[in-house]
Order: sequence, then C-alpha cells, then structure tokens
Amino acid sequence: MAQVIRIKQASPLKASCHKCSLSNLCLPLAIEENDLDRLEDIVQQGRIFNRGEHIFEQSTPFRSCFAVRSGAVKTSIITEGGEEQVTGFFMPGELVGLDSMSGESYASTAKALERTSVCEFPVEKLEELTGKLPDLQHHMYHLMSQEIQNSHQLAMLLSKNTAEERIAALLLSLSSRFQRRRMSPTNFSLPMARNDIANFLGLAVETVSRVFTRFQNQGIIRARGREVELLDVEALQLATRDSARQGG
Amino acid sequence: MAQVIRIKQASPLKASCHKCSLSNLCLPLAIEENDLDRLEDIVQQGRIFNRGEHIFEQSTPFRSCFAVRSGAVKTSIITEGGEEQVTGFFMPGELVGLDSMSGESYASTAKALERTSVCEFPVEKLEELTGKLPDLQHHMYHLMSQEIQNSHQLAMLLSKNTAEERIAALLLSLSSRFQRRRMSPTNFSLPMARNDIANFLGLAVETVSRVFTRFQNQGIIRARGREVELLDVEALQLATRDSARQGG
DNA sequence: CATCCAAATTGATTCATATCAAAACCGTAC
DNA sequence: GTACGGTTTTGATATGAATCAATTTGGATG
Repeated sequence: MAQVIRIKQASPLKASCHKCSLSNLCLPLAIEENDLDRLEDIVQQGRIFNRGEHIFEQSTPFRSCFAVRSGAVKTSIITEGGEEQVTGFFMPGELVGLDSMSGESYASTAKALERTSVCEFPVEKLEELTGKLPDLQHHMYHLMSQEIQNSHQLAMLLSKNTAEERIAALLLSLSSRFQRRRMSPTNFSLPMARNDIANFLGLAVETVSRVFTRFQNQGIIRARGREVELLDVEALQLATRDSARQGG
Repeated sequence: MAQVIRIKQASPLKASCHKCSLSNLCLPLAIEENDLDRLEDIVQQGRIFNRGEHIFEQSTPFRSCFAVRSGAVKTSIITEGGEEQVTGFFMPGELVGLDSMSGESYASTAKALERTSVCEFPVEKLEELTGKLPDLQHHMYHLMSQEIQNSHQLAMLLSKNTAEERIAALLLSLSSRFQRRRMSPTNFSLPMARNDIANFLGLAVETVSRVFTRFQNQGIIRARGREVELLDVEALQLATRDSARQGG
C-alpha cells in the first residue's frame, strides 16, 4: 500500500484529541487540557473499517478498547450453539469493549454496521494512564457503570415490555444519541438492519416489521427502509412507559 | 497522618481482610499481602442487615460499594411506573453497587434476602486507593466488566431461552457459586423467593413453580420450598443449552 | 396448638408473539 | 435495462407462557 502524501500536520499516526469534535463525549471529556497530550500519546487513531468488518472478535486476545469516531458498531455474543445475541449499538463518541476488560480475550464481537472509523486505546496503556489521572480513572468507572446500567435497562425491557414498547424505547434512545451529536433527533437513518433490531430486542424480524408499520399507520413515525422520521415523540414516549399499562 | 500502632486485634471497627475467609474472592484477591493494610484502612466492616432490610436505596446519594460477607443480597431497579426488575443476586465474596459508580445516586436498590453482613467501601476512598494500587484498579475493571458480561448473559437468557432453560441456568449459576465457596454444589438452599426468581428471569411466578415441579417429575432436581437438590447436573446443563434446540 | 397471612402450587383459559409461508422491495451486478 | 440475492413486509396459524382463579402449604404469632 504505497502511501499517498497526506500532508496535513506532520505525524499522521498521532491522534489529535485536542481537535476532535467528539471530545466532549469521549474519553477527553474527563481530562484537563494539558493532560490531553498523554491521552493522545497512547491512542492509535483513524483506523477505518468497512461495513461488515470486524473490529474485534470474541475469544481473540483482548488488546484494546475502541472509541467510535464515525459510523456505527454493533456488538454481540455468540453461544456455543452458534446463536447470536446483539448486546449493543455504539455511535460516535461511545466506547466499545468495556465488557472485555475482565479477561485475556474479547467477551464479544464488534462489527462495523457501516463504514466506520475508530480510535484504539490499548488497555495496558490505558490502565497505566488511568492510574496516573484520577479524573480519567473516574471516567472509566463512570462509563463501565453506565454500561452495566444500560444492560440492566435492556434486561428490564426484555422481560417486562411488549414489542411496541421495546421498539419505541430503542427509537427514542437512538434519537437522543443523535441529538447529543447535534444531529436531528427526529430525522435520521438507522445504522442497523431490522434483523439486528429484532435480535437486540429479543423479537422476531417479522414482529419488528409489523410494529414499524403499526407505528406508521398511527402516524407516530414515518419509515422507509432505514430512513426514519419521528412524527410524534410524545406518543413514542407514552408507548415506552408503563403508564400505558397502568391504565391511569 | 499520625499512625496508631494498631496492635493487631485491638480495634473492633477495623476490618481484618487478612483473616477473612473470603479474601480469595473479594477485593483482597487483587492485592499484595503488604497492601492489604491499606484496604483495611478504608473498609468499614461488619454491618449487619436483617432479612428485608435495605443496604442502599435507588436514588439516594451514592456513597459506597459493599462486599457481601455472609447472607445474600438482591438488587433491583424500579421504574417510574413502580415496576421492579431484579437485576442480580449477590453471594458472599461478591461486590454490590458497581452499577452505581457513574452518578451521584444509587442506580438500584440492594436488599438483604436473609440476615446478611457486609463490608462497606466508600467510593471516594476506594477510587483514591485504586489510583495507587494498579492491581486493585485492574481488579475493579475486572469486576465491573464481569458485571457487564453477566448482564449480557441475562439479556441473552431473557430474549432467547425458554422458561425451563432460564431456570436451569439460574440453578447452575447458583450451584457453581456455592461450590466456589466450598459448599455443596448439589445441595443448597435458595436465598430468594420464587417471586424473585420469576422477576429476575422475566417469568410469572406460576411458571417458575411449574418448571420446578416439572424438573422434579423428571428426576432432575428435588425441591422442597427453598431447599434444592440437584440430582442430575448433566440433564440441567443440557436443559440450558441450545444443543437442546439444535436437535443435534 | 390454633390462627393467620404470605408464599407456593395447580388448573383452565387467553393472548402476544413466534413460526411458517409467500410476496414485495431494493440495491447491485451484469 | 434486466436479473439476482438478500432484506423487508404481509398474512395465517401455532404455541409458550401470562393471566385469572382457587387451593394448599408453611412459617410466624399469640
């Protein structure tokens, strides 16, 4: 691969968290301006994956966590029986791989849902650095704990909610994540296939499809393929709530 | 920090991780003999809770994580609608509260399932200490990551498995946790009510009850109330697996 | 020992969602 | 433009577990 020139500012391998537009979501969020250099020292930036490519694979040696820079990532675990369970979707600014910090190998597989660029944080260096920067350490605890909570939320959704409620919840979650990135919270394109949604939410694809059309008929959303428009956010919120079930 | 001499025994308030029989499961697992003192310095030991008492409550200020010393703890989250989702059961040697390390308040409620004694680790001090002891920090990452994985496993169970499979999985999980404590893996008493099992596994109590009797009729277990005996562990393992579903 | 209340079991019925089957749609390649 | 494979949608049917209802058990209390 003969290198193109890529002049830019000198070292193309060195990250520039300083200038990253996601620095208010990602790890830099936690640290002082002057400590940013140290983070930049350990991060390997700019790896690109095409749709469908693996960022890491379950059971291979665990080396790094990855921050999504652009694109989207799905993580899943595979049972011995070969069944897949999608465990999460990750959008720009979010950190993938936290579930693997307990062992020698990745506990899940991460796959690019579309052309995706990530920043890589080798764990050893990351741990070393968090030992030195209390704020960064705190942030790691924060992120991991958040991840536990997300997962609990998911469990809750799976065990207590109807198909409609689950899908409403997912749409709203995506919506707020788009919003955080200053993109439209009501008009976006789903990074994942119906199949992934179904798997993630513990439903059959057919059910997902049906709920989408039902929502559409009720005028709550407008959906064409992966393009989604939330027409009535309130209704969606109502749809997630137990309030619906409370009959209040 | 003027150090007292602390002649060994003496101070009853001071923890003695050194002598704790669970030190090979709990936080001491991670650290050198000589650093144990520092852990003992921050831990408040020996708090006792009676069955049904709260160790901490959701939405109250987050102060500490707790290691179970004896007894058993259940954690759950409550929705705005008042619905409960049991998120975990914790046995001696396990650390409760990791899901709350992200905010100012507890993300869940922890309740003693029976008379339970815990060791309390104030977060501030814990974070300070993990900043100094890389092995301890690593262990925290390990535990939190484990917690994420557990939660993913649960999600998998909830979305992909039948009632029988879920219950088989729970029984085996408990079994191995008893075994780790050098107790009988086939003959133990469930710390939680059927109701909690049902809630945790996303089932109705009636279903749990039915599955228990079904297993009993098949000669896989013997159950009288909370007393359980695993008669055919292999069959249970088969019951959890997808292999059952694969028709291999 | 009798009483009481919560927990657990058992049975009958209902329902949401899976499953099976087929058609429509869409992007891509030729 | 046409043909292809995979994704999505739509319809008909089957089913596992929830719900409703009633009974039994068991542990606590006086």
